[in-house]
Amino acid sequence: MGKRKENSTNMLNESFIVESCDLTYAVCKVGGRWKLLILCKLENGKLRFSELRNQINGITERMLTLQLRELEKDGLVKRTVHAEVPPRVDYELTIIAKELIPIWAKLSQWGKKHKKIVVQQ
Amino acid sequence: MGKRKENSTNMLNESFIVESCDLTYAVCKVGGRWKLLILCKLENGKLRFSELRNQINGITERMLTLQLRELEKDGLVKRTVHAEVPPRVDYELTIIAKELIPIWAKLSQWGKKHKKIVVQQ
DNA sequence: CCCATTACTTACAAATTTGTTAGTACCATA
DNA sequence: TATGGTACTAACAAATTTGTAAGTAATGGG
Repeated sequence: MGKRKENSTNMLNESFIVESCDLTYAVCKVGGRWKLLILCKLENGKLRFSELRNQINGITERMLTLQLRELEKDGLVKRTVHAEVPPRVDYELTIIAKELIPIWAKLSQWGKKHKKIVVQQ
Repeated sequence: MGKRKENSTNMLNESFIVESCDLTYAVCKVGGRWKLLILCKLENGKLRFSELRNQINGITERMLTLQLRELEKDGLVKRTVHAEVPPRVDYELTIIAKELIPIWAKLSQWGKKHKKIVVQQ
């Protein structure tokens, strides 16, 4: 989110892992604090910046911008700027992001179940 | 991994998100740098500490210990200590972790495909 | 007694992510 | 001319994760 060092061990490890494990790669793409929440909000269609901000409790404009920029760079979200004043920008899922939706559903089910089990202890 | 502050905004945001979004909750459980790699290695059965260390390129004993401890606490991995000297400890997936395997397969497919598409650009 | 082996732990430092606060440009409207 | 709304950006600080280096306990074998 800030720039990363080019050759830190941290960075090299991540690169290596992500190269060699498609699963880790996939999870990293949605690994930011707010990313999945954003993507879920977009499941039902386009939303503009302010709509996302208002629907996501606690997110700052800075974090929303940062997370959206990464999602855009990674091809999960499409950003459209309308030439108006005041500005209007909206965001929507790309095709490849939509392919994740059924997987999210399963993961979400698992999460719900797991949460119950672990909390019991 | 170190202790977290009790009432940082950071912490409170995470708690809130994880409470309200089962999907984010699920992804957080495997969100550590090395966790998915560890879990993948365990897919085929038990491994001992040193086997994991040797199979995972670049991981330190400290990180392996930390990640295993969290996985154990979160009920994804079962740890068994054998009363021997030198010590022998092995790790295996729990039932609930095994339920994730088919989902991992899908996600991994998606990752592989996505990696190609994004790298092309 | 000394060494080797295994699975760790501890103290510290570096890197990275997240949050805080205060701006910016644009133009229509009052 | 002053104000307002929208979608940001910049500089900085705090929190968190990850990595480094050096230990530790227990016991069997030499």
